[in-house]
Amino acid sequence: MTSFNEQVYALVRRVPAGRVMSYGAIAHLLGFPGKAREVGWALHVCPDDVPAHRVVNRLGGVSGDSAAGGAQIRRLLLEEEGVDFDSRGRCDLGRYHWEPTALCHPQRL
DNA sequence: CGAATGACCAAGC
DNA sequence: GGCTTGGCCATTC
Repeated sequence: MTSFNEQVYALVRRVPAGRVMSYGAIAHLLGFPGKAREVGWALHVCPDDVPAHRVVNRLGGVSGDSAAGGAQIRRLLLEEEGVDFDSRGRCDLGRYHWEPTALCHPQRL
């Protein structure tokens, strides 16, 4: 049914390991620059096959600790995938922020 | 239907 | 980079 949230999942699913995307970027790429909050909601109810831990806010930090383990687990998963976090729990978006390129070519870290 | 809430973002200080 | 204000929009009460 190609609902907004379906499109979000489709995009997040193709994010390679060790890479992250911001809510706003996802919303913008889908053609809805103002619907960042809905992206957040989509991930809040995300199915198991969606690597929601690869989606962070625009500062590169994981959000929401309400879920079981939530933010902490997601951050650890990213670290396992090779994402380096700083003391404030944020990663370097300039290095890890990914966007759907045709080549899906992994850049040098 | 209206008010409050939220895994957000951009602009201004 | 951090705080405040305004905005966008779906979901919940």
